Amino acid sequence: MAESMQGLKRSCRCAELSKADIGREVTVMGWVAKNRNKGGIVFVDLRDRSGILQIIFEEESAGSEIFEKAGKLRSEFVIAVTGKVEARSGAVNENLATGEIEIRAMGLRVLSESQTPPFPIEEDIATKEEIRLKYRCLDLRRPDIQANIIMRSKVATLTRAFLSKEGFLEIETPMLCKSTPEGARDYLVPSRVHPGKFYALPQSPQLFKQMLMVSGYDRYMQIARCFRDEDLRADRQPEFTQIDMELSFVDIDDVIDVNERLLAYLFKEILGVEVSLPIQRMTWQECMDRFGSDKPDLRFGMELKDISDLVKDCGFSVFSGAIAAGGSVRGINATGMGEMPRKKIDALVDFAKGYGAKGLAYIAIAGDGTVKSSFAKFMSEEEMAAIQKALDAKPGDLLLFAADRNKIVWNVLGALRLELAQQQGLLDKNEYRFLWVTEFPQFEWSDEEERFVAMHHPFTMPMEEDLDQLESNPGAVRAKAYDIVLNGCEIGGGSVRIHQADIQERMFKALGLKEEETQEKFGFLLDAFKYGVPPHAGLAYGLDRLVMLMAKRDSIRDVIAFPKVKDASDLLTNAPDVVDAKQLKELSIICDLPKEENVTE
RNA sequence: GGCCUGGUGGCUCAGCUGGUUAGAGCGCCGCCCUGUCACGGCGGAGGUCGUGGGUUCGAACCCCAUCCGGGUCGCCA
Repeated sequence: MAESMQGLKRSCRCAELSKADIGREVTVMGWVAKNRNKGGIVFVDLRDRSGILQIIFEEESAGSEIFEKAGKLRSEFVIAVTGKVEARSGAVNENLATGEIEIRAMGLRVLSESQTPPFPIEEDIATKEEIRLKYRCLDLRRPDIQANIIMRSKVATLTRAFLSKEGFLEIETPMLCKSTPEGARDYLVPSRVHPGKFYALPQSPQLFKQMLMVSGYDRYMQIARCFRDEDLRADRQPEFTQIDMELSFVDIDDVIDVNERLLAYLFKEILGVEVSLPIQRMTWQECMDRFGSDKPDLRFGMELKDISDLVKDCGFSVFSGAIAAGGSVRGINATGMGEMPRKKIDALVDFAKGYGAKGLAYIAIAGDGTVKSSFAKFMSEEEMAAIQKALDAKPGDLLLFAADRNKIVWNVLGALRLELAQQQGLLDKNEYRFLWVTEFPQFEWSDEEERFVAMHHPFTMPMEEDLDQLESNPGAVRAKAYDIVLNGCEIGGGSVRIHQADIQERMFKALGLKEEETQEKFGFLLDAFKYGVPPHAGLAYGLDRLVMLMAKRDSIRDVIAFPKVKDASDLLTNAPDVVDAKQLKELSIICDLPKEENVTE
């Protein structure tokens, strides 16, 4: 019995009404959130994206037909109500923005009925994500998810407004691109007109935006969809959105300056949070040494301490051996966790092993000063005392140590530090700690490929001070690259790009790339650079992550309207799916699948 | 690909070392109720315990396989 809305016009959204509107005749439309039928009086909570508004139906004012219809309303029916805004004669509901008023209904139309939804359309439900995603339109109707999606829209709108004012032009770049297999796996798109040839979906607009600089657009921005065919995480989706930008005639400080102001603007406008500028900066090396991570969470301390010098000659071979092999021994002080039971410490050891540690050494100091340690028997009393002093240990503290190659030690302690902070409840989502991480290494050694690979990408400019080591000691060269980190999450990153052909050539050589290879992969960019390339630099944010943190969520799925699940499929539409043999034939594609699971004939 | 974790009425869960007709809360349905807003009262319906094998006199529970989610490591220039 769905009725037409013919002749009705919505006057405003539900929660846009207030005391100031008392006496107005209005028409509101939305979903029935609740029907409280008291017999002789019916209260309906009407919901739309603005919030909830109480409608009151009484036979005397509404007439018997409307009143009877109101009593039969069920959850999620879509209705239109005409009536008068009144002050509530009953108690005010302080939990509702519209708690002082209600609509005395005079007209009611049921625009559409609804089955009972599989889960309640409310905030903070406990329903499994699997079910929420299967019925995503209903999930998206829930007020907390709506708030996230609305916030996301605001972030995008304000970003455009801010950057436009700063002289940025919004320019779209292609979605059908050339595959450049460096880095993440590409999503490939077959070409019908070029049988056997494929486009790739962009992992980022990187090369296009650099070419836009060559073209003289000076300051470019785009809210760009990007695609990476890699495994998902809570903060990673196969398709995601970047706030992407590139600027000409600038150096690091210029990029940082405009971006700091952008972040401060967004946080002020959307959350009312003051970001004090300038944002703290820290070199990559300092981040690793102090926090064991290139995206440190600065909301708490528990910094790493290098005790290699104290233990390099000690009797504990795990320590001395690691140092002799070129590694280090570092520790953290989990303040106040010294009474942790053995079982929980063992769990931490297992946790550490998951990050590549062979083990985890500890000193647990009880409140009364009693010391339990996994390695005290190998040490002199002086050495033990010196170690405790180095970590500023007090009764009640738990000291944890990792000994290995630096990379593993950082990895283990960095992860442990976060785990312990989590256990101690030190991570307050209302606190926002920004950090610029600078001076990343230019190269990273790849054990797999047995060569240096670019840590950022091959067009990243090395620091001028380190240029002379590009050939002699590539591992020591630092890059003009920077990440913006918020609460331990990398929300953006970028770099100054190489614009001098000779440096680019040396860079490729250092990466072990042959000229034919670079010409084949990046020739179009290198050619473009031959016709007058301005010095340029850029940055890209992960919009999803940024909004996730602003919305105080743990997963970007909560700020993406239609996210994919862990295996990159979509529970709502069931994509990806098999396609018609006819479609494959048009594309000259034959599927070579293991066993019988083949496409439909 | 590895490790961890979950799957029991519509939803969230309980269900001990295997033992009668598998329980609860919420929701849903019906009746009653004129100031409710987590409305209330009375009554009721609803489950092949993800799926397929196996062990057993007997399986939600044990074993094997498999499907569907979540976390994480690898991976993500």
